[in-house]
Amino acid sequence: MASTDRRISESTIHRLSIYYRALNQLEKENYETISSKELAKREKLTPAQVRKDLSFFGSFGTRGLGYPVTELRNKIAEILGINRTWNVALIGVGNIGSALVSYKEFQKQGFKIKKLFDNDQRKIGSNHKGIIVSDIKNIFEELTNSDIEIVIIAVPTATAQILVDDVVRSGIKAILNFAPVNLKVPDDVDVRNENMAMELEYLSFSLCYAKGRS
Amino acid sequence: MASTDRRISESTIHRLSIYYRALNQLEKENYETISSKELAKREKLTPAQVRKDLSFFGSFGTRGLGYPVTELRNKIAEILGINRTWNVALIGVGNIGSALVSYKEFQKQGFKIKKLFDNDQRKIGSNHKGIIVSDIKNIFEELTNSDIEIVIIAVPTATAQILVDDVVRSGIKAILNFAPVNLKVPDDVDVRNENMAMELEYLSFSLCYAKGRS
DNA sequence: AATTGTGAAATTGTTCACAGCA
DNA sequence: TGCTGTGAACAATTTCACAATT
Repeated sequence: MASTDRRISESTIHRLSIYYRALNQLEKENYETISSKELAKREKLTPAQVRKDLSFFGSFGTRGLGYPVTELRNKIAEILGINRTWNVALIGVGNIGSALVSYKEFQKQGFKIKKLFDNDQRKIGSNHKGIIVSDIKNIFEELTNSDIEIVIIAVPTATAQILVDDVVRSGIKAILNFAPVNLKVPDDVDVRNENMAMELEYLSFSLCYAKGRS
Repeated sequence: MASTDRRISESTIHRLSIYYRALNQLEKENYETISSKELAKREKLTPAQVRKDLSFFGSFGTRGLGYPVTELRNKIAEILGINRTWNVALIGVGNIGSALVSYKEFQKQGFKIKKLFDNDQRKIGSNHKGIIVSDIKNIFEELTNSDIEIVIIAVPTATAQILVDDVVRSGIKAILNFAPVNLKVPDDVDVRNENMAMELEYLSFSLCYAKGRS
């Protein structure tokens, strides 16, 4: 029986996301089963790691044969909780925010952006992909007792913390933060940071380091 | 003397990015020195971790006092290689791509987007923030022997691999990939993946898991 | 007195290697 | 035979704890 009794590491969860996408692709390519070896090869991981990651949640494979592609895909969707719809509010309809409203990958995986907020008078009241932009002042009222479960923050650094306090007060427990700042929230609220400059900085480091050593 | 003789872990580099941003903030708040304890508290890390991370590159602090904010900030910029300008090309001027062209954080840290590519005839030749969009067909010609050092890929999954082959042929060694697919590149090319759905999936998992246990 | 810098210990994460099963 | 599932071995990372320094 699948069980999350053990503490599952962050990296395992991230790899589940990777498996999920790989399995979708394999399904398109009409694979019916896939071995840990082949799956690992595709995603530059090791077979043992694939098997160990999956074994935390149950035994989904058949010895001698491999894993059934569609079934495993569905199982992982269930583990990640993406076999359902999540209602999302997005705060900040600027460059990044606007891009996210139209981001196909979110929609495909059941993340539905249902409310938009901004503090710019020119944007408030306007229509983005069928959603009317609300005033940022109404965050608390609009989120309290609403069906929104996840909030995405895409505002400048300086504004982010003040907003987040309202978001937390409204009872939201999951926040995806695009502002390059560490938001202060209570322990029972989960904040994940998406910092796009960070990976560029990593590349910058790699390039310097490679140059220094070659 | 700072030296990268040891193999530095990915997490250490990512934390350097975090320290860098924190130190910028501290500078704004007119701090002259900061202890590992205080810095750790701000970024929800441990003091020992801050000290160990920094110690890989040298000794930048003063016992009894802490670290000099501006000096350490500059030192980290040097380690990460962001004390200079990097010339960047961006492929795919769609939702995400357009947002990145205007993304302040990149500019601030010296990542200058200098070339744009797209395959949409309506976009080719148009002007985005002063840059004319080139045809994706000319990637190889335009990148070979150019001053571009990093390429950002922001095209749909299906197109990404074909493009990347041209990018690699042109001699580029560093790629930031926004397409949710594992790109195949030679060992000497560094690809970093930025998958924005992944962190949402993590939140989804957390929400489910928390619910199951509470 | 306060805080760094760092070996050593503890913990966490990954890989090995093989028993068990189709 | 081929491949999973997993405990044990190994490797990497984090934390501890304290000598060294201002």
